[in-house]
Amino acid sequence: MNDLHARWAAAGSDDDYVLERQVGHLLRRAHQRHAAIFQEMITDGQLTPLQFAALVKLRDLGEVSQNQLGRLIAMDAATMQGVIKRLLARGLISRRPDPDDRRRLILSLTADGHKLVESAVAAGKKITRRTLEPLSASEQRMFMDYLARLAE
Amino acid sequence: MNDLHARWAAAGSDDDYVLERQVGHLLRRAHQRHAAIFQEMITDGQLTPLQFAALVKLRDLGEVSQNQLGRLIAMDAATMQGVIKRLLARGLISRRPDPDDRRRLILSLTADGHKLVESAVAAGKKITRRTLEPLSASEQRMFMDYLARLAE
DNA sequence: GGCTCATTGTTCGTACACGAATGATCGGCG
DNA sequence: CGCCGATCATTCGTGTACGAACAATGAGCC
Repeated sequence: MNDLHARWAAAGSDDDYVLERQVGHLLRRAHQRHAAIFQEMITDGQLTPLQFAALVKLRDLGEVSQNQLGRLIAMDAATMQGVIKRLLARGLISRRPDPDDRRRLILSLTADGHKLVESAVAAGKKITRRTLEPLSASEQRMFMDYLARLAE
Repeated sequence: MNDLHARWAAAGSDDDYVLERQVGHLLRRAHQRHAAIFQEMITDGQLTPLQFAALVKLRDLGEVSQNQLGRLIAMDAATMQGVIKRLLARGLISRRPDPDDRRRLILSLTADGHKLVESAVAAGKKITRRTLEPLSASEQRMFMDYLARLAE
């Protein structure tokens, strides 16, 4: 398996760009695996990771405008449209105009939204645990530290 | 409110599920940052990370069928359709039926494809380096080890 | 008050991502 | 040989992701 290293040691050519060893590829696959675990363990089968993130942030803040919320969860304003639309359609959030700034639409959780977040957060903790399961406790701490620094 | 609150109060730890500390969110943001670096540094402005991955794998293997290639780069067969279609449209790959298995379509790089991969791989190395830049050399090694284990 | 510039929400177009279904083909087993 | 389950490519539907353009509104400046 690792006689590859010996082969490159002498050559040093551009053959040493192995896709499986690139951060981008591994980040993508780790993200895929997490998404699969999320889908398997989330209580509500309809809820996606992004929708969940939006609900959690809304629970923490109470009321925010769409763009504000989007920035907080690293979501493009255009992408927000779809997420907001689906959460509204399911009655998990409500939207009202801001009297102080007529450009803004203020979002907040509905009673159903509150109920769903609480049960989803419990699942969320298990999802995080299971995603990190392949690492030991100390490795998990280091990994999370490194990952946070790579996430800007 | 419930037993969980009591436990947190006693432990004095954070009772809340903080989005910014969840692996899923950080993986997503790290992936976003990498994608931004990729787009900024890739020589060919049209090329996406997935298209690049497909070209690199094709360069390494010479000839493969669509589904085979998809499995190797962790891409759904349905997603492959779009990627293949765009690479074909740009003349970077060619597709021919497998004489031994009439279900299969065999993919391979064109001359243009070969040319593009070589220059893109050079950029790819820089992209990997810059993505990992916030970490020290030894941290990078540990991070890549951990990440590979989380990516299955 | 007008002027400029930034912000907000929206739409459009392109590109992943994947579940589910479909038709063609292959392989194995009797 | 005929049947059956697996595989291959394809399509459809839904949901991120983001650049680009847009109209309406707000804020700072003179």
